[in-house]
Order: sequence, then structure tokens, then C-alpha cells
Amino acid sequence: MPSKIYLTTTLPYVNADPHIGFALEIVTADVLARYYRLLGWPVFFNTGTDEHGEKIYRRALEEKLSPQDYVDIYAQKFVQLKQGLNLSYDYFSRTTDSRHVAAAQEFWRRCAAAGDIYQKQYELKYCVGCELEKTDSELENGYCPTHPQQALEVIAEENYFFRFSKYQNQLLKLYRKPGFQLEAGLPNFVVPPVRLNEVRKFVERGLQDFSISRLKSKMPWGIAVPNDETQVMYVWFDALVNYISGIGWPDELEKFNKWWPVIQFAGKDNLRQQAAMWPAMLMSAGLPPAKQIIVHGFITSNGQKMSKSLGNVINPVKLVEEYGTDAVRYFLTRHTNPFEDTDVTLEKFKEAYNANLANGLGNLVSRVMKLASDYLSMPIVVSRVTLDSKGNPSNFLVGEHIKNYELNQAMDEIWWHIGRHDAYIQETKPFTLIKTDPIAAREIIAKLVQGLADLAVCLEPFMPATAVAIINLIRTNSAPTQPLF
RNA sequence: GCCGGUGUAGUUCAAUGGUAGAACGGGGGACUCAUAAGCCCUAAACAGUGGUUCGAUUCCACUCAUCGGCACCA
Repeated sequence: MPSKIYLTTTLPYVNADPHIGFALEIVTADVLARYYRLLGWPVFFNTGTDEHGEKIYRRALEEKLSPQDYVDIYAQKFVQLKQGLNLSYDYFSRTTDSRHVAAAQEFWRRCAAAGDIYQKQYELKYCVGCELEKTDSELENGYCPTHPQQALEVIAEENYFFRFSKYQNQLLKLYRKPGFQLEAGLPNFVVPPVRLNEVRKFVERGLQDFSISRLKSKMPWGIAVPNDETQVMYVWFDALVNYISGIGWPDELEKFNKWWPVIQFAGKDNLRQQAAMWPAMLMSAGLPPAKQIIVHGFITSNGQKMSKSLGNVINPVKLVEEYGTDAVRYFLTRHTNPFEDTDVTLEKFKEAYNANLANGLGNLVSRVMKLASDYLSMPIVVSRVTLDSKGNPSNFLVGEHIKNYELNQAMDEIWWHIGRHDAYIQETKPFTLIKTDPIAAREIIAKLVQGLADLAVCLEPFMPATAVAIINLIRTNSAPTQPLF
């Protein structure tokens, strides 16, 4: 069993406000980070922002800002999530940081030294109507869907390419190897299995080398290619390197070696880049691939992708402002599917909030602590998390679900215990018993308080501030002065 | 077109070769420590058609529906 863990999210692209889908990803990673810290593991948790590339360059021009000013403003919105979502990451990687830039260039040199970078004509299709480059997947019958009358211009440009094709067999071998926290010996470099299968099928079909640079004269907003003034790195190549630059590569090798390899969280739209292209790049640079990649689904709303025009956008920052950090963390961890798409509406959020936070957890804390503060003369001394000889928590009410990234099931278990506490109060009626048998009643109340403390420990990775609030009430033997939710 | 996933109560999910469980929501009841909260009871579902089998929701085939992948948008 490893004694340390390095976790990272993908770096969101800063061409828009933080999306609820990214909030899901980073909260999931945060729960894992907090959970392993609770077990006493050294944890390094990385996140950040992806700040180069054409889209950002264009957005900056549109907003009449320099690209650097633009990304500074937008990166700030992502930095603010730390407080809003109570995130415990250790490092925030910005791909415009000078250290990252230097690392990306060194990474390029390593790949080049391995003979995996070469120059080639890259043909791109350009729609004059849109004034945009088009990819094949955007076209319908070879024409731009919005300008089907106009033929596309084909522009050839000299780019650098990465020898992806060379790594097909090594990737397939990687997909067969058991990964982390393996179950029944199954390969799990990518979780869930359906996504591992998807990327394996993709690689089996054969790999084409991909372009990793752009002409600087057309798109200057990127990291300079070493020894070529005319080219900048394509944003993908640069951004992925943050997973190693964030832990000191290449300058602080001791730190790098301590943490690498990484456990990555990513959306399903990122599968190919994260699980095929990036491992191949690492192999080329002579570095081991990631330990595991956890792939989550999307959050939809009323069955559709969120979009401004549909008016179904759920903004995580606004949700936090209205309902509080832990309510949002609660919802994202319990009421979403860890691996599939989840439909989220404000109605569902409110329903879950009322049923499970206000009427469930919040009410239970009130009723138990009211009993305790009324009838116990001093605070109950409660135990925090305790570990057995194997390093597993022994008073933790949640089984293997967190390790398996099934946060919703872990939360279901916790809420089952909350329900048991309510039922126990109903069965034993300490509020009546206190009049006839105060000793027995106080024992029941003390038991309830300890139960609350156990719940607080379990909740700590998911809802850290709530866990602290519960423990503080227990320590001072007092009922909440205002509702928790 | 090719490949893969899914289809179970109003909703979100679960289980199982011997006729299905939970949560939320709905309906009813007794109580009162608590945030008119909680507890108890209750109505409510296996997409369709065939096949294998003593017996299928569970296995197989097909149909229908639905979601995803099939490379340079990050």
C-alpha cells in the first residue's frame, strides 16, 4: 500500500466563468485529498488554470485586453473557488507561470532528444465565412454547417508533430497493467472500466502523430518552442506538463520523485488527451505515466447541456452564495453519479437540501445537542478518527466507497446512520425517560453525542466546516444558536 | 456506417435464475426532544417480442428507445 498520494484535477481553460462541472471535479478530488489526510497519508493536491491558446487569445482581443491581463482576471475567478468551495489544494498551477513555461520547454527538449518531434506540413481547413479553422468533426459532408455554400480553404502550415504512433504498443501494455486500489486484479489505469475500454479501442485502431505547435505569426499566445522563433507550443502540449511542473519538475527532482506518479481527475471529454496522448508524451520524455485516471461525466440540466441561451446554467459560485459551501459540496458529492452524466436542476438541489440537510443532518444535530446541553452537566469527551493496525479507520462508518471514488454511496451510508440516530431517539425517548430514569436517559444522550461525533468524522472529507461545527458544539456541550442549514 | 453502454416505482438509483429493495416526492397515523423537524404505516415499477430453462426482471437473440466513442474545440 502506498504511503503517499498525489492528486490533480485537470486545469480548466480560462475562457469562461467556473462551470459547475469543474466544481464537481475539484470537489471530488478535494474529498479524496481530505480523506487520505485523515488516514495520515502525506497528500499533495494540485490544480490550476490552463491559460494559453487560440481561444483565449481571441477572447482577450474581443475584450480589448492583453492576453496576460485577460488570463490574470479569469484565473482569479478560479482562485476564488478555493474559498467558495473550501478546497484544500496545495498548489495552484498557472500555465503562464515562468516555472511552468521553463518546464514545458524542457519537456519539449526531452521529447525532441528522444527523436519524437519532427516537422511536417499540417493542413488545416479554414472557413472564410466563420473566419475560423474547422476540424473534420465540425464539418458536415465536407462543408461548414453554417456556411454550406462556401468551399473551405485548405491552408498548409509547417508545424512540429509528436510521434504518437510510436507508443501504441506501450500504451496498450499500460492499459493491461493493474493500477491503484485495484479490485479483483483488474486493470484500472482508467476508471471506470467503460472509459478504459474506450481509450483502448481508440489506441487499437492505430495512432496518428499529432501536431504540437502553431505558427507564432498567426497565434502568438503560447509557450515558445525551443530553438524556433517562429513557433509556439500547441496549448495541449503545454498544459499537460503542469502535472509534473506543479511538483517541481525538472528543478526539484527530490520533490518530484517523492510525489510522482499522479492520480488524475478528468472529464470524459478529456479521455484521449489524458489517458493516451499524455502517457505517450511522458514515455517519450523518459518519465513514468500516471498511476490512475478517474473519469467523471457531465452535469446536464433538464436533459440538456447547460448554455446561456437555454437559460439553464447553474453557477457554482452563486449556489454557494445562496446555500453555503457545504450544501454545495454535499450536493455535488451525494447527488451526482461519480462516472456518468447527472441531471441537475435547482429544484433537485432544493429538494435535497431540505430533505437531507435541514430536516436530516441539521435537525439531528439540534435535537441531540439540545438534549445534551439540557441534561448533561459537562461535555462528552469524544474520540476522533482512530486507525486499526492496517491503517484503516475503525470508527469510520463508511466502507470502501471513498477509495473507489463512489462518493455518492459513501454519503448514502452516512445518511443511513443519520436516519438510525433519529429512529434511536424515537425508540428510546430520552426526553421522556429523563423524568423517570435520569441515569439511563443520560447514558442514551451520551451515546447519541458520541454518534454525532462519529458522523462528524465521516463528514469531514465531504463537509469540513460542518464537521468542525458539530465537534465544537460537542466540546462546548451546547445546542446550535442558529440552524446548521 | 462501425464499436460500446444504458433501458426497473412520479424521480434518482439497487438487487436477484425462483415473481423486485431504498431514497426523495405522494397519501394516512401516533407522538413532541428538535429546524411544523423526526418516527411508523401505505400506494406505486422489471421497454417490447421471441428463445434457453421446471422456472427469467436476471442468460441469449432480435426490435424499439436512449447515451457515448470513432483524433487535433479546449
